[in-house]
Amino acid sequence: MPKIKILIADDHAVVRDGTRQILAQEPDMDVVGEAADGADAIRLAGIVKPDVAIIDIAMPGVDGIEATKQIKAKYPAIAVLILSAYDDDQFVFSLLEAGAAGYLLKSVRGRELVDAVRQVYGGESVLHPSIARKVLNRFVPAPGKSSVKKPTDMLSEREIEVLKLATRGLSNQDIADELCLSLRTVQAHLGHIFNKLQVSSRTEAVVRALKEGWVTLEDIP
Amino acid sequence: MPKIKILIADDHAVVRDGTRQILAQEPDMDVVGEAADGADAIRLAGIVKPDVAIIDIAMPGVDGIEATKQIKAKYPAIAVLILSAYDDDQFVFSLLEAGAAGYLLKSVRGRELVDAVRQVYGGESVLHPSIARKVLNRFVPAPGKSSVKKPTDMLSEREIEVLKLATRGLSNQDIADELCLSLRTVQAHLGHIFNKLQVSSRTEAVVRALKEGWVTLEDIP
DNA sequence: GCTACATTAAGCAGATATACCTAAAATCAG
DNA sequence: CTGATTTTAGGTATATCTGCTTAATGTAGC
Repeated sequence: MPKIKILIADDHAVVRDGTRQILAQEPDMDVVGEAADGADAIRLAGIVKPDVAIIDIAMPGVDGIEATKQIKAKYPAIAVLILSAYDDDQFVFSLLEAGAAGYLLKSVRGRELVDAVRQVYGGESVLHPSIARKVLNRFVPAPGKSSVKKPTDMLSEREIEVLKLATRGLSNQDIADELCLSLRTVQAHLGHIFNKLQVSSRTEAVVRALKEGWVTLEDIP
Repeated sequence: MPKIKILIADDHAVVRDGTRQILAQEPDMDVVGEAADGADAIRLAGIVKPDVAIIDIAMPGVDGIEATKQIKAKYPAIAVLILSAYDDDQFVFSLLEAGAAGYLLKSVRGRELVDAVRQVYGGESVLHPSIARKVLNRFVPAPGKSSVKKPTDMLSEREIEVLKLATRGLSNQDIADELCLSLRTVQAHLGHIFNKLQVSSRTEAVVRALKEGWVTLEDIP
């Protein structure tokens, strides 16, 4: 069975050593490279072809975010596991957008790190609990509000249908054809939608629908 | 020290028993209620006031998704931890939107479940690795494509400005005023945008801009 | 039964947007 | 310098959308 090849990128030598120490005790893991900065990490990634790259955010020169982007761009097969001291939102989302498969804080114990490496090697993703919380918060539209705005509280079923089609770029006539309605009916529905949403154009309504999550960008071809 | 009060909701009694068994071994946890369906879970949540509700998706009558929504709506302080056999996208995102703080698959071992309960009790979030992967995939805009389409490859700076304002729901005249341009110029820019993007309406262009990430929903007031 | 709302549809006026055309000044690469 | 692109803008015409109003039907709640 081939071992999991691992690249460690961290500007502190002692952290690299410690990490290597932990991983070395696993029979199925092999640290094939160490980098002290982002540029080195990118270069080494191309040479040693690791399966998993464990990358720190704070590194001199090219930082972990940029390194992750470039590694994922050039070698998409490499799974990037972020191991950082920071859980600032800015870093978190930049990293996830850059294509990181995992994000752990340095408070993890060795066992968890080892597990995480196996997870990302297997194509899964790992998020540290406090990171997961941040990510999940992106899914709750109105956290403070006691009543979560649901489209059904504002719009009727039919209106939502119309709005969905509008969001896909259809004209009123197209929507009418699609739903087997009169053009005037579609216009009426949209008029009601505008009033209920307190907007004055189809574009505003569409953006609203997306922003509130009534329609997902994934739904749109 | 007060124990963590836990409510278990699952339609299979044996699963409830097993879960209770695992949690009972923890000195700081107390199973204060069991529900066999969603309606019961919602009702009990109001009576026993648990700190954490462990909820299964597949339940007769009111399912786990609806139960989660209602529990979070009525008692936001209760942390909902989903423990399910399914990892279908549909369920996952519905649950997360409903306000679940954690999502584990039934393949977890007892230790992990116990840890997860403590995490969500502490206000953190826990995602099973395969769930985390799905969630993270929402953050990578163009997964397959090697070259991420940048707006600058397609659209000029000015065109992007116009498109951004259009995305915020402004009319052509509004955009013209905002950028101190003639209405005709804005029309011209939009015409060029439509041609370049191969679309035929402002709405399509706007959705495209959002889908490609040229404009973020967060940018929009 | 009455009230409220959803769904359907229409008339009419006016606002907006889009298509297709030309064109001048500015900028930039070859 | 020359050609391409960008940015600006206008002409003309049509298409589409939006506002305001009315109204018939059906359904749900009091």
